[in-house]
Amino acid sequence: MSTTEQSTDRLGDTGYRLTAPRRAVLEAIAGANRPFTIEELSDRLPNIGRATVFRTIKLLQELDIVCRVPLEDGGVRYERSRSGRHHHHLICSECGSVTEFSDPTLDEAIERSATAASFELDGHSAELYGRCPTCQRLP
Amino acid sequence: MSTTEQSTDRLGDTGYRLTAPRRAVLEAIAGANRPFTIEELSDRLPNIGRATVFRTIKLLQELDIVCRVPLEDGGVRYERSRSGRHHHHLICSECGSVTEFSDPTLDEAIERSATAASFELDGHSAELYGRCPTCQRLP
DNA sequence: GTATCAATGGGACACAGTATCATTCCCCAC
DNA sequence: GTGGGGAATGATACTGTGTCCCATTGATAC
Repeated sequence: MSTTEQSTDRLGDTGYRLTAPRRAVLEAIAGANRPFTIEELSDRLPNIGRATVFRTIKLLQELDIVCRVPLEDGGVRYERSRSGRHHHHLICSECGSVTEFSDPTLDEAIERSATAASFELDGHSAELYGRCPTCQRLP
Repeated sequence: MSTTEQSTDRLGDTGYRLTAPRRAVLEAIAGANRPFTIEELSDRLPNIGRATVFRTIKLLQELDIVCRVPLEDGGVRYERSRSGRHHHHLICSECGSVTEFSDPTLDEAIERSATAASFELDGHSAELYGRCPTCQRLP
């Protein structure tokens, strides 16, 4: 089963309607080979309203099908979530690639920090910026 | 010596000019008792151009006098940095308060995650969202 | 097949931030 | 203290990102 099929199933299972625009967005996302902006996505889907693309991406974020990637400069890109679960990002400032990773020790350290400050944690984000292995091999 | 004086010294020491608009922004920031948006700051400084407020905040971020606080909903606020050094944020989703904290174990966990992925780290961000001790005591 | 109501499209709008450029004014040299 | 050079400013236009509104469409349950 393709990732697009998995995602349409996920939409249907959660009570959302399977409309043509949503299918088109899912297909475009599956075809993207790097993190994208909404404008880029919208340009690839000229027959779909811009507002619908925004709405769909927001929905897919809630379903953990897509994740929001905050960049170092304050910009934002989106990417299909590979794991579909909580994770963090390694963001290459040279080629812009984004790698998901999960690290229980990192999550534990975050929980300990919250506890130490008597803070009731209900979410967190962590982004790591630098150079990916591929770019390190270049001059 | 006041925090405003410390900051003007920091500006002067780094070769930036001590202009009236910059002093005004520094004073407004010193007087803010909670994280602010640029619009709020700009409204409090009607005689200072909006572009200048943006430019000054950007400069103060570089000097670690002000820090950018990304919110859970994608919004952004700014706050005077208490420590003037690298730190993370505890952001209360109820009252909007922001608490700085430093935690070497958290930074180490982040470095280990990067190393494990053969990633050359040069920066990171970590934001913790939840309820501050004060809001926990309310119903 | 049909009714219902979620979803859509498209434009206006809101907010965050940058670019441009003529004018101002800080700071250093003298 | 004065004058010149260049950094900083202010006004405005512009870009990017995202939301709101509302008349129309269409997926799903019956």
